[in-house]
Amino acid sequence: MREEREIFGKYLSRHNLRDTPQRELILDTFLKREEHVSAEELYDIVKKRDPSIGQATVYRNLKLFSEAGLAREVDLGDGVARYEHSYKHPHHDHLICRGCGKTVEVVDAVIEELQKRVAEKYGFKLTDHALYLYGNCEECRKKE
Amino acid sequence: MREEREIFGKYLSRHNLRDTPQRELILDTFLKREEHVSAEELYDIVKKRDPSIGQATVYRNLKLFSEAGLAREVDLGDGVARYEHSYKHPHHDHLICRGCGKTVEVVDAVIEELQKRVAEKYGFKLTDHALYLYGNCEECRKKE
DNA sequence: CATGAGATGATAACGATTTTCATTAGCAAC
DNA sequence: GTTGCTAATGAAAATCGTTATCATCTCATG
Ligand SMILES: [Mn+2]
Ligand SMILES: [Mn+2]
Ligand SMILES: [Zn+2]
Ligand SMILES: [Zn+2]
Repeated sequence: MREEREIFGKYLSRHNLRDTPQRELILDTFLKREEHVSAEELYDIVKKRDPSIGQATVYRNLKLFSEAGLAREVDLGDGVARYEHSYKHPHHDHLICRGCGKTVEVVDAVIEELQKRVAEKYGFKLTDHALYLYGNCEECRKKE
Repeated sequence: MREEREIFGKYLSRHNLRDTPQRELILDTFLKREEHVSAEELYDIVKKRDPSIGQATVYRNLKLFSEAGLAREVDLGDGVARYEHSYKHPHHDHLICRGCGKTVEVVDAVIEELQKRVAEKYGFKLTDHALYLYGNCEECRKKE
């Protein structure tokens, strides 16, 4: 978290952006959360510490964190953008339970490699991808 | 297209739904299009034939086609739901050019199999998945 | 045809996100 | 410190795709 703050500080000065107490509060709150978090969820948490904060500020800053390489947007397909830590959290895909919504982060080196191959086959140079695996987790299956 | 209409007819009577000229027009127009189409795009086309049609009707019927197994929703991640033919168009993934938006439909049996394995590793029973490969197509790369 | 439930079209409502705009406040230079 | 420039903020309005509402219409069946 020290490192992230440092990176953010450098990003701010390099881009002529300003350090504000709102930014610091939102960043700290974001970094403390390990789960994927939406702007509104983060807003609700942040509001407890500073009730005067506006939700537009939370939206704005989450976007900023992404540009600074500290956050990454995750689209779980429910129409709400979530964010996860990006610094020292390398790429991974998501396994999501249709029953309870639980998500597991997964990576499979072979899948990653094969994706590149498929893209090449069609003359594409792969830049990134989104893979979401949907299913039912063990607990949810037991309930039936 | 004959087959699809038949399937749809059966679906309607089996569910006590009615056959209307709007439904027929929207279905025919959808079936004629080979590309992924959004509700609004389809609405614009359909409107030319029947300017009195309402866009809610297009939204409603695309949903209905999906339930009847004739359409499938595709989420390319830009906040607009698109639909593609589902009947005799088995599952596939999408390769999308970041430059020009061109999409290619792809399937890789090994990737499909490995996805199941990954899910199992975490106790999940895979039901479906969404894989979008983003990159730059040959033409777009040449332009630089 | 009469009747009843489904379908339609116009419009309002929705929810997540973005924009606008007046006001506030970093911060670098004096 | 004070000034001045400009970024940042908060509140509210606007956006945009989609869904809900509701009065009216019309399909299907007897
Ligand atoms: Mn994750
Ligand atoms: Mn497709
Ligand atoms: Zn579950
Ligand atoms: Zn291209």
